[in-house]
Amino acid sequence: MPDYTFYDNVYDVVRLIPKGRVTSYGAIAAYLGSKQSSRIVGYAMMACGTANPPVPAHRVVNRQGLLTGKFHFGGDTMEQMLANEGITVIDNQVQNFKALYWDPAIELSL
DNA sequence: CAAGTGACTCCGG
DNA sequence: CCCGGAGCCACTT
Repeated sequence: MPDYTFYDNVYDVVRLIPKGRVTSYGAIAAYLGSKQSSRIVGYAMMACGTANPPVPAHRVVNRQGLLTGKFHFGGDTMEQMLANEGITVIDNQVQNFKALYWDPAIELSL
């Protein structure tokens, strides 16, 4: 029963994130039309474990490229997953974040 | 029905 | 430059 909510919309966008790229909560929220709902995006990520198929929440970071929710993954799982995609993470900070940044409002708008 | 929570973000001191 | 507080929306209890 597809009772589509903000969560489902967020999951859909996150799943569209290309491998080896990252985006921010605010960018997703802005793409959905409510950049002020950035918190809701993060909230959705927390519940992403209930989504099917699971969303690559490890590709979603905060505005600074900092892995704020890496603890929710369980230890450094988030870093390992990002590293597996070729993304370098140091001290919870995505290196070259600006270049790896993937903005749905732009990439999906093309 | 009302209150609480949160993986964010911005603004001020 | 670094630290703290308030605002915001959707979902849960």
